[in-house]
Amino acid sequence: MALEHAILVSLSERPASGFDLTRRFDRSIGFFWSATHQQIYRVLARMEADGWVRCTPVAQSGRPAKKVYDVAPAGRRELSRWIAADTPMEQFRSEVAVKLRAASYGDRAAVFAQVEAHRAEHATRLAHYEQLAADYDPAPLTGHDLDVHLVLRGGIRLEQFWVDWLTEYLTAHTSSQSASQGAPA
Amino acid sequence: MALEHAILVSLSERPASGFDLTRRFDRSIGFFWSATHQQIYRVLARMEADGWVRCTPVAQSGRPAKKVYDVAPAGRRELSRWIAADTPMEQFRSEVAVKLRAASYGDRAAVFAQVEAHRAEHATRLAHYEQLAADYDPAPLTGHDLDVHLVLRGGIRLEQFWVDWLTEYLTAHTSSQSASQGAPA
DNA sequence: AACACAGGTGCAACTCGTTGCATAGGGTGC
DNA sequence: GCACCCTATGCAACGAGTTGCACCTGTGTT
Repeated sequence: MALEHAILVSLSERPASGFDLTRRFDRSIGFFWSATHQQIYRVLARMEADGWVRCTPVAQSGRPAKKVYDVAPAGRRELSRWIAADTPMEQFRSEVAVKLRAASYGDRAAVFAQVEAHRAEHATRLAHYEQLAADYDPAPLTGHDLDVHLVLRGGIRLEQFWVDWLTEYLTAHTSSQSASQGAPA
Repeated sequence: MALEHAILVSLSERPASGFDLTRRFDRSIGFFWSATHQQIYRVLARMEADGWVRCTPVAQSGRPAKKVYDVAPAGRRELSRWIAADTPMEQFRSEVAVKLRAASYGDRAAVFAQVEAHRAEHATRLAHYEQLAADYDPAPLTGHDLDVHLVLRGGIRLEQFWVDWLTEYLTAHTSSQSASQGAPA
């Protein structure tokens, strides 16, 4: 039940509409928590009913009106309660990883192609995140700015993990293949 | 919908009961795919109804009888179809990561304690996986054995990612704290 | 005028996954 | 004899998350 809290964090940084939040969850926060707009709208409604957030309709020129949410006192209390509460260890899940193990029960060449594609995608993300990190103020960061930067560092490390692992996979299979087929002179 | 396929992989390696599968999902396969026994029993029943697996009741001395499943031809076909199909990019999710970003809206010391605890847990898992890897046959692996080993390598890399990142987090905040409070001479 | 497109919000139906509970035989400890 | 744990399977209810669709406003295009 962390979507509520991810939204509270995002709204604490700056008030936003459901639509804004959806875009934020496609970026920064979204490194480690994703959500569709449906889920966000539904959860926002529940949070408003619970008094965690307040809603202000905002008319826009040349655009449909939007509903801007900000964190209510009860929401701040809940956020700080959650922050202090134990975080359970969570299970990482990856369909690709299962497929790596499954390769010998199907078309191994197809698995290689998928691994290549995933590696390329992770490499792209890695480059993107590194660009973001390079744009940072070089001054020593503190407080919330430092937190945001360190989460970005996590995103970079995670993409690096993927690139390295998938590369190891492809390399290991390439050399085992040439070994078992007899390496050409 | 990858649990079916994870089960097919596991049953392809060796037939098993729901209970056996549950234990396997707490280990090896479980590095990258977890499941409770409830989910496994439910999915096994559906897979049997779909003709993907076959069930053989096996009486045991001094223990309740179990139902051993193995992969049926339709299951093998489905598995190889899935292996060749595109694997969508998936979103990584982590509540701790959200909490790192949230720290400035609550008790930062409590977050540090949780980060320490998570880092210790990941370090323990890392040591465990490295032990498993060290027990491997040193001969050059090929085929499915190589796949299994490479997935274990992924588990090791992932735990290493966590340990490194959480260490970076703690280190960065420790030095920013002493910097902003004036480092002792 | 008709249409596509972007911002903006939302319902309904579904699948996936978790939690709590139920059952039942056998072994172990007090 | 009784409580308790381990193997082994399963139901019921709920919450989390996805997918498909609907609707409305305004702008730009043809």
